[in-house]
Amino acid sequence: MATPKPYAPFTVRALAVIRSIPRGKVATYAQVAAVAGSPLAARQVARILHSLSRKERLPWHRVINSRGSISLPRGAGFEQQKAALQRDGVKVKEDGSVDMKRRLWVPRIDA
DNA sequence: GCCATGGCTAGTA
DNA sequence: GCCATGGCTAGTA
Repeated sequence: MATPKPYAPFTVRALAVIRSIPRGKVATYAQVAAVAGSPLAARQVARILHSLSRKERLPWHRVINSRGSISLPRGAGFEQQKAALQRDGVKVKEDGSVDMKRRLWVPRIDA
């Protein structure tokens, strides 16, 4: 309990990216991976969300798949994610999809 | 529906 | 090994 092992670089960057998704917007796993510097590491983002969401208090519900819908299975997080998104003001259809035209996060590219 | 892809946590010994 | 992905093809209608 003395030395919490520091997260690896990609993990640190991904955490920052996830935290920067604004309320009312959603991002895809691939998008988070790309902004964090590894465009092909979408799967790793899933891993990070799976294992670190609780501990790091992440806005995990704002990350969805590239088809524009919730990836978690019904009965295994789907409902929670849907509810959390709705609390953000995001409408989620019965099939778990959201209006990407309106809701997809467009990251700021500053300097 | 298949399969290539990437970076590494959590939990135990 | 694990993972809450992604994207592309074959094979149908």
